[in-house]
Amino acid sequence: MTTQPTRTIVSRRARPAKDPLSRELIVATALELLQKEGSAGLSMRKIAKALDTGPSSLYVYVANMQELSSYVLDLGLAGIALPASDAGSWQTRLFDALSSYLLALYDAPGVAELALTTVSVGPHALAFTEYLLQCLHEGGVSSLSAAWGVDLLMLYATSVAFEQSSRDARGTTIQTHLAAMAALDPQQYPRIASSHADLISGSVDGMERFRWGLDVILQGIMKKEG
Amino acid sequence: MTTQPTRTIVSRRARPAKDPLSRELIVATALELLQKEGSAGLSMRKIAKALDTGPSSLYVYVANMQELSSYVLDLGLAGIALPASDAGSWQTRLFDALSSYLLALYDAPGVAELALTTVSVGPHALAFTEYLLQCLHEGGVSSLSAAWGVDLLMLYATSVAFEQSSRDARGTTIQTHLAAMAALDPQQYPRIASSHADLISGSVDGMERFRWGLDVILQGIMKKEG
DNA sequence: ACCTGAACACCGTTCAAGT
DNA sequence: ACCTGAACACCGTTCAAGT
Repeated sequence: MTTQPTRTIVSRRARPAKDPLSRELIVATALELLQKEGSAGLSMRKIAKALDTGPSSLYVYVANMQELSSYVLDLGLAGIALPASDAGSWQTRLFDALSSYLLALYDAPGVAELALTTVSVGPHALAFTEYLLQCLHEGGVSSLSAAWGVDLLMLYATSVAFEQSSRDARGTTIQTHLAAMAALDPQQYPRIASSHADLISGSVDGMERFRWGLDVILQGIMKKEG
Repeated sequence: MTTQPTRTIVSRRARPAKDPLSRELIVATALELLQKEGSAGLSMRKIAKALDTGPSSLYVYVANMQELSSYVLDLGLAGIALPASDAGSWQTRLFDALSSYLLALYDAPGVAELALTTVSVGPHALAFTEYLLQCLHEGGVSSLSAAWGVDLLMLYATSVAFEQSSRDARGTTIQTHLAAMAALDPQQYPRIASSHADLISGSVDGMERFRWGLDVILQGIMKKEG
């Protein structure tokens, strides 16, 4: 009648020694799914299945989907590389930090969408925000302008990443959009028509446009400060 | 055995002479639901129920949820008021048009979220884009810069509206966020701490911040053009 | 041509019950 | 304390069948 030692082993089935649940494990699994399947892969039920349990088990470690999303976003930002404080001018470091953020979002299609609709107060998001604020501070920007400016810079980088990732995910979203633009009556929408022509003819890549936007925002901030 | 004239009347139940389905009716009903219940109200099944039919009936007029969303977004932008071309300088008109856009998004909480993740090529979205491009054109901005600039301006206005509407919808999202910021260690995040202090102390309303962002973008564009 | 019922394959969240 | 089964109230989309 005593419990046999084999019993435990049998109950673990053919899995690689199932780890006990934890918030870290849940969040890491969620990010993996998000990277593999895009935003459609991020669901309580799919995470639970990947961890070989039921969805209700997750609620011990996570209050709801929104809270989980903010944790996943923060983990997705773990890959951001922040330049050392002596790695060039504050402008250069600001640009490099934002480029690294962009890369981190490119890496995981769904994360960009998450970043657009979720705020994280996790360690990686905070460190990134602190870094950008510090750069602007070094540039002599007041702390109120810096706060608003960092918001604007991050929003811009996030949306560039989202646009790119939604192009990849939904196939030819941008293609369809451009086709619709091309089909418009140039009499009715003359400015759209000519802008569209320029967008087509211009041989500009994504990075050039990204740099343009950051420049615009930065120059605008400095102008208002000076 | 002949069909009785009353039969038709009975089948219409206590409804006000049920309109035949059409894309316009579907989209209008969808927008109503979105305005009443927020983004949670926008679902095929809820729209169908509101129209007293089954969800499959909608697919005759609309390919899928994404297409429907883009139509709903465009209808949501119908309320934008574009200033007459003699209503002040191009900067003033640009600002007024964007303010009107902001108001239209405030009006319907869910529409802002839609605008953040959906592109519309409907008449209202096109007219708005054309108007903004025209303003920048009058300001002497090149058509490539104008195209990118309009994107940036609209993105900014949309995100301001989204931030506001998510505050309303999810109750105290921003409150929670600010509380988390206040609880941070000022040693570890000195710039976040001082920015946060300024954000609290400064008596700035939403409109002031909105204007600041538009100014930054516009000044930045002009600087790069000049 | 238009509409419907019924089904398929999903969701987030709760809660009583088990260990 | 942690985990689970089962249920509740939802999703988008398809498709054979009816009118």
